[in-house]
Amino acid sequence: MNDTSPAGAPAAARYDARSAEPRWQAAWEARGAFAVPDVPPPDARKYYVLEMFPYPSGKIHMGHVRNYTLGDVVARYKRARGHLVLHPMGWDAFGLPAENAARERGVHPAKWTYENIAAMRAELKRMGLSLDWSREFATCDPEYYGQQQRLFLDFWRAGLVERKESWVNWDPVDGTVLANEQVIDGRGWRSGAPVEKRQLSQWFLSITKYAPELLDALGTLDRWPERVKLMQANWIGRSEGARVRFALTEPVRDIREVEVFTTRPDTLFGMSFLAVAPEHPLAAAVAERNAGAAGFIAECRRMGTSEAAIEQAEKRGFDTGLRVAHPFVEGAGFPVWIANFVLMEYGTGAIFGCPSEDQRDLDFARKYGLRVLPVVLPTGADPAAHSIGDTAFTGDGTIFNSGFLDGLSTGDAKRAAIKALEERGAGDGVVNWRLRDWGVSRQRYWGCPIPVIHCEACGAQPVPANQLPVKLPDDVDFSRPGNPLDHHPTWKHVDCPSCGEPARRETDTCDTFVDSSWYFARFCSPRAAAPVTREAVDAWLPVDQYIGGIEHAILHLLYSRFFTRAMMATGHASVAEPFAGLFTQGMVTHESYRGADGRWLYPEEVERAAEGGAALHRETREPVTVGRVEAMSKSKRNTVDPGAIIERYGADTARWFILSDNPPERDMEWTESGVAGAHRFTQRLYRLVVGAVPGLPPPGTGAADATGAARRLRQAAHRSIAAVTEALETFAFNSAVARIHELANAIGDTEAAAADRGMASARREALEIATRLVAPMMPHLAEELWAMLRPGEAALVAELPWLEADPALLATETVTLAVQVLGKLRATIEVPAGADEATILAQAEAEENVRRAIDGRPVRKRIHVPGRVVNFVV
RNA sequence: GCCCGCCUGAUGGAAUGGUAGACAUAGCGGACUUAAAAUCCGCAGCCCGCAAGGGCGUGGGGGUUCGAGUCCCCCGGCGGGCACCA
Repeated sequence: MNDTSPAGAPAAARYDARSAEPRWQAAWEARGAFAVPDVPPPDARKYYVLEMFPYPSGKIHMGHVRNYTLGDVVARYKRARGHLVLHPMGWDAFGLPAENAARERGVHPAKWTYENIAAMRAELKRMGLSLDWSREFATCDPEYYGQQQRLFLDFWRAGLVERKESWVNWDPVDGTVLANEQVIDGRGWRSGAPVEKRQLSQWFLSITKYAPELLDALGTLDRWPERVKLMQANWIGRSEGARVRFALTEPVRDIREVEVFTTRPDTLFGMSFLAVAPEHPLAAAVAERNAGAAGFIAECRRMGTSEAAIEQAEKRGFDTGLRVAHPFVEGAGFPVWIANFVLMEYGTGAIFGCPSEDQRDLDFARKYGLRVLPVVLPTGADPAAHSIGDTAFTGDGTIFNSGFLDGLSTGDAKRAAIKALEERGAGDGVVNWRLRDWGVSRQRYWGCPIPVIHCEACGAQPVPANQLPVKLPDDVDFSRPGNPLDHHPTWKHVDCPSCGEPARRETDTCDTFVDSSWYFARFCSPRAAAPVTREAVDAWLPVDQYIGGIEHAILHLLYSRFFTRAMMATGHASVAEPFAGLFTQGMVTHESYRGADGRWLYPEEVERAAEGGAALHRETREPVTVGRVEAMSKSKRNTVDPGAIIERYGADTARWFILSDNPPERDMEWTESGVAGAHRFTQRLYRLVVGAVPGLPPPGTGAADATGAARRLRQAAHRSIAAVTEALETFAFNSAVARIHELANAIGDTEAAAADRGMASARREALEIATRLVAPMMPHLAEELWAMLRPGEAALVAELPWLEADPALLATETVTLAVQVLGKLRATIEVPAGADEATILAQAEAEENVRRAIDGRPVRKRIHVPGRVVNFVV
């Protein structure tokens, strides 16, 4: 910014964040203001604040700035409230982008990652976060992932690790396993080749063993957003239903029956077909002798493994020609289809289709001309007239067309059907879970090696503890496709720890979600020679306030909840729930711009006359099309570099704008005018203090007996303490900002009367209050102001306790009541705080406007809500 | 497709079921200045009216209530997640 002071003006006329911020950061660091011990002293009230650690992509982005600002406000506030605050930072450093960089630019993933970390650490430090940097680590440090390997082996011994087959996206041209995001419209992102599903033997963590507990314990998480708990509950997906066995009329190979899971056994009589997933063993058996089936299955394989892609694809099926018997209907045979919308991972991988009461089944039946027999009659409907068109009836009602179930409610019919199935040996009532075990194997280099050795004779063997960590080899070749660990010349060749014969190292590495499933525990004792130090995790866990993006609402948080339980089962922790409080922030968005040639433009390339006004290219002066406001992304170039913002305005301005713009759980829009406005406020506060200091009395004198305007200023200041405190407690940071604006306005209004003695004392008090209320949000500015208000004082604002409002100054003498007639506002009245109801009602009814609205009609009811409203019903 | 959210002036938003629009941004008018920036003061939901006042108004439609931005139902738009992006 080119806001140079006019020549001759005192240098202090403007706040220079660029020189002040590093100065205060150095002061905090010199005093070790934010460092805490691994094991807090027994009398300490601990508080663990954690923000989701960043992936080291190279530069911090506004989402990080928002996340870490929110956490820092909480950390600084809780520290002021007398807590010993653990507030660490680290790096989620394994993952695909490092490998992509290696393949595209020939940089080693480790070099790329550690250089990115160094750059991002420097940027974070400039934000003035109250972090204990001595605890920093990266998940790609062998000290970290080595401990993770110990955990993995402990879990294995505890029966929480399994080896199973599962499906992956395979790029047949690149010869590589693809992540879902690398599959675009069913093709590999680099090769463009149609993707195939392939079955691999992989490592799984047995999260399903904890499914009931993970579901039930959601009820104890009272400081989690309801929607996150709902999403997790749906994801875990407990459902009660029946497993039904359908006998094939003639066996295929050795398969004699098909087992189906259904939540709607009440609709069994409405069945018109049975469908199995393309990966179902029956489908494979049919394909052996039926080329059409084999072709259909091959087509389904090209859909990839993403559930979204599968469910959005057009529903298609293949009639196998097989038939199954119905458990309740003598002699009826129903066709068996292979269908692309049946998921092998859910239930038994097979369904029975009742088109009348299920929309997907109905769409399928209409497409292939299968029977649609209604079996649930909506309450009050005429059985003769009820028919199904294009919409299935999925609600409750009375069963009909269903033999022995006729006349029962859907609920009773479910129970009756299950009972009948059990009697006939054709099925059972069961509880089914949607949650699947966690496949952690990745066929990639840049991850934590899974510490296993495969031996022909002994099978899979754990790597002995004295050989941990299993380190990644440095000399890897990214010029070939596939997993560099797999085609490394020597790395995988080891001797079996059990029999000593030549064996093969596991070349799969861990899903990076494993790395982030226990980092919060590691932060408690980051240099421990074991995964954790028990005294440290027992003292610090759970995290009291966890803050991060809503995009992690399910997977990361659920995996962490599972991991903590697994750590408890293996003696590494004493709590089951890692995060007592959770706050999910919204994204940072920005307008997007396109130039005349259709290319995306960066915000700094665009000049706007005014908000909503015409936009021009800063250099070419060509018109610019202003696009939608959307999440900042490199591809749309609608990003703002936090480094540049901090360089220009200072960290406090960026922090203040981020906090002031909107509620933190919502998406915020980054606007240039908004930052400029935030920056103006930093200058305004500074000016208020600089201007006032020469006329202020010494600290702590004469405010108590203030009267008139001075007392009103004191009331405003103390009400600000109460309001800002309340706002900080509830994450209403934008409201806290508004209240501080109001206080600054109130102080500004008293400038003319500053010479008055009582007022001068009140102004000192109000300025000190404003300074300390602003401190969690703009910590550097607060220190600067405090140093001017209290020169020579030893303590920094960062070390001061939080303020308490004087209750005497919070009380109000009169209240304003809204007076309504039939719910419409007609007047407001001013009444003394303790006035009795009869007086208030009389005063309200006497109001000119109220009398006119009542218009002589009899008043049927008088409603008085104390302190709020009076309503006359006529 | 399925699960979960969100929608209030020009803009971001405020509002224990009780005065809708606090606070801020942009805008307009004024003061200061040779001028600009900065700063300070004032105006401001929409419509009718000189005013007093009245009508309408929180994505659309319906409902519950003395009273609905807030609770319920339906619809629309936008966003997050869908198990190998992190």
